[in-house]
Amino acid sequence: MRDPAEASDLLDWYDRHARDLPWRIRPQARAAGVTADPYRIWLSEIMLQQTTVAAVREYFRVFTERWPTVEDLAAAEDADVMAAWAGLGYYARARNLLKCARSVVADHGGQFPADHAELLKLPGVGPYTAAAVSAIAFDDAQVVVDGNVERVMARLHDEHTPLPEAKPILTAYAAALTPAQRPGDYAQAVMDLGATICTPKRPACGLCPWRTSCAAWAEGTAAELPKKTPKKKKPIRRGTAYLARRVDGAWLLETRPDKGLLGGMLGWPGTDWLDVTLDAPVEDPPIRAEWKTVRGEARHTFTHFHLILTVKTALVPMERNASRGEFIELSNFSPSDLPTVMRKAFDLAQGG
DNA sequence: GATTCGTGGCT
DNA sequence: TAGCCAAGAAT
Repeated sequence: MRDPAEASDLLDWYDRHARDLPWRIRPQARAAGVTADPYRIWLSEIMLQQTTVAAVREYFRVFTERWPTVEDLAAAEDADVMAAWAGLGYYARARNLLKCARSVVADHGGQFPADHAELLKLPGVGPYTAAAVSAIAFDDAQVVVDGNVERVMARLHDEHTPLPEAKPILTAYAAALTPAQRPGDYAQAVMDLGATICTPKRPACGLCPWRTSCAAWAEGTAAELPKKTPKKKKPIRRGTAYLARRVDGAWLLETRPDKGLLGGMLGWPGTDWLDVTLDAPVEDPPIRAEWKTVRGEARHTFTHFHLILTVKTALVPMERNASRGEFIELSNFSPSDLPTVMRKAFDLAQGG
């Protein structure tokens, strides 16, 4: 009979192996009474949604340097925040980030609510993030369930029910293990374990503090858990982007509508992006000009489709008006303000 | 419950 | 290379 897993065994491991992360209060510091800043915990958790620590680090540094408090962020211009988020993906997060910051200032006196139910009401804050902020910022013993926790629980219990069907079962396992003491450290400990030891492929079971409690280890099934329902194949879409450069160097860009793909982000005017099995999208240049097609295509893969983008360029005179978008002065534009697919189109047009 | 929503790294 | 994967939320 294997041992039951205990939170204290994982906390002991965490005390020795906790990764040093910019938003993290190390366990020794927490024990000495240092408390987390809810703003930084919240910001990091939003950035970390479906995003790796490596990708988040620099964005977190830039955001906290430029907007050190929730009041600073709430007072920021929308376009500045969207530009700063460019490249990180899932842009609804950035739109909700601003909504949330402004709600915290306007409705909560500039303080993040410590109450889990109140956190859950904030824009962009779902079950995971509300629990994580409760636990990490306020040491409230909420049940934190992310992809790491799901994987660790599936293995501890050798649970073969596929996700997402298994979610309620795995959540119940997680709830049974969540301790009343040090819930913030515990939540981070499970996620660290999942990120460094109990990894999706080739888990390092020999280093795991819960090995003797793990049913999948006993059965030799750890690497194949959790089971997941198979994903659908991505269709291929195609479209055209129009890069108009005015003779003074200004670029013709548009802010995309808030809803939908790349919502709220800066982008090149273009055609719709349609499945390649349909007719080619109708040409729709945003300004009258002599358009030239750039050799090659910009290729990009989104969550649910591949895109092949034709890029056309034109040089236009000062006085000519565009039907869509606005010219942005060269001094007010950086390619890094663009979402990656738009930056790829820019790079292709530049000959890169 | 199923879809929509990015991106970069790794195998 | 083509698919898988990452501290999910909104609809």
